[in-house]
Amino acid sequence: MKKILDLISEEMMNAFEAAGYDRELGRVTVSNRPDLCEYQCNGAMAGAKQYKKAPIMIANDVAAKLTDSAVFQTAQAVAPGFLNLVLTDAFVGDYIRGMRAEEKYGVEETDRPQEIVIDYGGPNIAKPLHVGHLRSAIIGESVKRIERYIGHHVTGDVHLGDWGQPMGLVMNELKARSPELVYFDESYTGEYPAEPPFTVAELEEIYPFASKCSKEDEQYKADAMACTYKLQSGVRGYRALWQHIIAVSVVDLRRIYDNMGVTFDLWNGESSVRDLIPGMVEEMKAGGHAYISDGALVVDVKEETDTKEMPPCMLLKSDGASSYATTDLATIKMRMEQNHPDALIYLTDKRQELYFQQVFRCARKTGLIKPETKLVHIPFGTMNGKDGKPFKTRDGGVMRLENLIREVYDEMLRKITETRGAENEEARQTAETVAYAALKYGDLSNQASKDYIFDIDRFTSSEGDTGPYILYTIARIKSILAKYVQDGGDLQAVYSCIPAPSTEGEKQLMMALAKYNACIEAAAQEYAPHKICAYIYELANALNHFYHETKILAEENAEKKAGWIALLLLTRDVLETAIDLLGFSAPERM
RNA sequence: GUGUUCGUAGCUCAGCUGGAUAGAGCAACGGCCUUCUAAGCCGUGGGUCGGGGGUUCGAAUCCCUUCGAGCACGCCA
Repeated sequence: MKKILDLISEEMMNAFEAAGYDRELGRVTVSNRPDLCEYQCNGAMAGAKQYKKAPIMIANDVAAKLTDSAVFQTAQAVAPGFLNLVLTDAFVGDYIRGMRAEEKYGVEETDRPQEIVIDYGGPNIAKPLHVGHLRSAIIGESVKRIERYIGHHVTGDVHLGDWGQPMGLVMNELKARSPELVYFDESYTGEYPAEPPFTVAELEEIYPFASKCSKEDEQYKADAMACTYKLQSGVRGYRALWQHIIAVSVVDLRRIYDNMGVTFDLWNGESSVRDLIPGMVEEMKAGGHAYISDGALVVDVKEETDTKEMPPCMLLKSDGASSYATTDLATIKMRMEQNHPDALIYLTDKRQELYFQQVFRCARKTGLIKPETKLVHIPFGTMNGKDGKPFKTRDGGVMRLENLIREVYDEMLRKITETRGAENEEARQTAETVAYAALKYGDLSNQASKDYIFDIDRFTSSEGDTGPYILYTIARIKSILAKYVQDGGDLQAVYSCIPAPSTEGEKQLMMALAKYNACIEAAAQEYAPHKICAYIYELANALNHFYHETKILAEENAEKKAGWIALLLLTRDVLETAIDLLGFSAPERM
């Protein structure tokens, strides 16, 4: 279905053409003066020079061609040359009925579906998720859902950190605490136990402890590095123990991500590509791309047009160990072989921008990808506290993600029990649903690339541009629909009987609905979930305004009432679809 | 030092392929519940768009410069 702005522009372009002007001047935009008109066209001013004519004369010529337009109720030429437009009720009603008839409310799926792999989440094995992992998970999840919605085939990969120094640290500490474990007996040749020798809770306590030790004690650090080496070089017991660490850790990670509504198709990690690295490095050497510099094996990624220093991409450190770039490159190689992607998308902190530029250039230069393969880095900013500095706990530590979620949940539950009285199972369920909405909306409503301030009071408030406000709006709609059914109404029967708007509030609501496809397409194009947030906020406002001025269930004219119910149904469907793209859902009742 | 991002109302943020009086929300103040959820709606006040130049009929938006803040700059990931 065409975007409403395109339909309007077409009508305007025809008028420009009919009046003897370049039709390209007829592009229409949403009015920035809602008090004067609904849409506007500034083409007359842009064309003044070209036609050596006063803009107002051009505008008058064009307006004269639109006096009996089916699209414009009024098309008024105003000094110095604006064309102020108001749509006809019939045109708006027709458009909304068209939306209703389509499965995706007017959003057209892409005609060139792509294979996309999206890399987000990035948790580390044996380390608890903390607030730093929040944005990658929720922005990535939303981008994944949006791209899928418009018809791409998207694979989400969590990309575990499961192969680096932290593994060695954990193992070294396990060894220090329980040297008798068979895993450390290198002469042992039997089967290893199926049960892990630790719990998640123990693992999570061990890592920070070991990390601290290694910073204070050189010998400890050396031992840990030796453990890392034994793991990476394939010592049986270390590999078996490592498997346990992963298994225990992944169960826990999966639980938390599941609760958040974040799901991955692949649980690959850095270790998944370990066997690809030597071959890939050899190819890069053979291809003449990799060379030794300062003892390290690097690939130059400078380009003529660079205005800044561009350090080379490092494949092997001077001690021969691979670096993180090597892992990412090998992962690209693996994904190209397994998924044949048209595009690879990465979600990481924006501090890694330069790094990803290097990796992408290296992948391109060494032919790891096809010339037409898109590599996209979506960098995001930091979540800060009210002081504008990276978010910390009260005592200055890094806050665990679960604790953050718990805080939001507690606050939500407090609000719900406050308004409802008793705390019960339904209240807890609702609190959880609303809490995730509050947290995700608070995050996603900001431009991803910018830092933002986490303010629990603001995010959990249902006043203003917040998740709870959106959910409240949906709950209100559902409440009316439920009563309508209770009173004997049939939603199926009224589903698509949407008339032309009869009140201003109704028309405003319809015009807000009509922008849906343009919003989704822009969000998909730009990987910009915040555009969906802005859109549903506008739509929720329009709904609440309409709700307030219209007594729907009390309406005696059955046809009119049915039309309003149909409009509510469509609004609910659009809102619920949109929040699903953002990665959260609405309760039945608030 | 080099590069990069950013600076919009007291606070949190939109707007940035140039267009009319720069928009929201919060906070402040004032209204609206005998009627579908008041977790709502309506209204009032509040801004030299960091400063200065330039391009343009027209600049928050484009260019230059300057001040301020963040971040990144081969062996951490």
